[in-house]
Amino acid sequence: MVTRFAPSPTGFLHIGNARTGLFSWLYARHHGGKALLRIEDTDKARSTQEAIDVILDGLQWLGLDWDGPAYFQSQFEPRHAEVAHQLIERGAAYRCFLTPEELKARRDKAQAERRPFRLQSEWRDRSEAGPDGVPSVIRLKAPREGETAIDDLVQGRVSVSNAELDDFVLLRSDGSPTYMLAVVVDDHDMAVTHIVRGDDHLNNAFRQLAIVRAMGWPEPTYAHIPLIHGPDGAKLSKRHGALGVHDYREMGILPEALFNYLLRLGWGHGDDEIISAEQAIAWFDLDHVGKSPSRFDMKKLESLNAHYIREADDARLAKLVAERLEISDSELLVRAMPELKARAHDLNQLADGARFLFATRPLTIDEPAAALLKDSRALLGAAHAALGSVSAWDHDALDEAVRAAADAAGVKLGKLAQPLRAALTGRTTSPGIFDVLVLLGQGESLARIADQMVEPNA
RNA sequence: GGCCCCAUCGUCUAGCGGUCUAGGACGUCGCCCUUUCACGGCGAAAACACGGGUUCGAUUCCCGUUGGGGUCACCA
Repeated sequence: MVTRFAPSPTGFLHIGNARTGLFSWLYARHHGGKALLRIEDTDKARSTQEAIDVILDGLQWLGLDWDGPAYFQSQFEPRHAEVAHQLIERGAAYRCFLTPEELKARRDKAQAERRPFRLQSEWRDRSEAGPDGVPSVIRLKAPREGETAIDDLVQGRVSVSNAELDDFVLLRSDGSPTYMLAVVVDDHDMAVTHIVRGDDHLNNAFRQLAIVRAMGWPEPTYAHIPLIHGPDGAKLSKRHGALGVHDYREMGILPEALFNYLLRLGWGHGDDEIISAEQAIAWFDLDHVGKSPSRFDMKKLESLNAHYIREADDARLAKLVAERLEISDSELLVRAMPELKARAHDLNQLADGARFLFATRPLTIDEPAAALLKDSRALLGAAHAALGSVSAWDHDALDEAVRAAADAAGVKLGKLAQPLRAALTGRTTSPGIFDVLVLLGQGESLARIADQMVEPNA
């Protein structure tokens, strides 16, 4: 059993394609088959090395590995042309000398008469050679009678009348193969048995099958996965915002969160929501993939991401946060992580929450924090005095000392904790106040408090 | 428009003729916890698109309607 994922290098790895790749990969892994990767780089203008690297990088980040090296479709062009000529020899294809202008005229005419356009090339059944010096394409002699059916692993049995199929181009007038020919030849040569791809290719399957049959090759099994839609139900596109796997990476999404989210989008396994890669391989099969397109929900991705951040190793998170903060990895960051990570839905929020640890005095105080500080300078003085005499700078001792200070001042703990938080972090939200004090240390804590005990710009 | 496909809470889904007064998750709304924000706990509102069949019995099977999507290149 062999599957293949065949993205084209468009400059980014589309989230929908990534999911298709994931399904293709999982299907192979679940059944103990081979998962191959083929880059469809026949569009030379777009297929830069950089664009290819983006795809490779995105897949690797998601944790998808492939059996054998990546194939590049462009390498097989001579073979594609060879098959096109074999098709002519077999009487299954023909040279067509219709010019693009003639084609367009016919199409326009059909459109004007409001009837469907189906090419009937007069060259299909001519045996004589065409005119000299006129460029020609090679077209497939598509079947015209009967119907073609495929038993799709996701869509079920789908059939179409052969009258709907046209004599599409296999080889362009410049000798280059079309996508329709290239995929079929490559899939055959790579011995692909299961083609898992987006259902925007469903209609192509009938045409491709015609080539397979004309060559007498074994027929592959198809599985057409529904596309991902935006929140409004339309095909996911630029106006919906982030499209590429890299965009989500930059937003601070963990790869395992995206993996889990994409897996559950269009597929389910009972009531299971949190699914590891190992479990996915054990459970995944195509028969539970839904037939209808599913909408992308950022909120659910975020919630999954928050879960995986909480599960993640502190040292790993510290490293990722340090990168985002452009500081060097530190022991302090690792120590702060248990408190920090419970509050973040993505890596950027996590980094933002860690900022106060590395801020230099005097701190920048945000507006709500400043408002809080305004009427609490006396209280801060009391806290400073109490904290100054604490000898064991740990969570429990601090808890005791701050509560005692609040009691002595005749206020509730919150009344004192909030100004303290503002002074220590410059914000009104942060980890627990005692944890903040511990992380900052006695010297830095006292200094930050003292900074706020006097009116600013006095 | 032709052809093809699809249709369970707002969203992702479970359900594969009776177990459904339809389950879970995200989101939403309450309450609890609480020094803030989160986390966590408890609870609530929220769906089988509609109309015909088939059947003793339909969310589950069939047909139609409506709605949605995909595709119609010498792009991939």
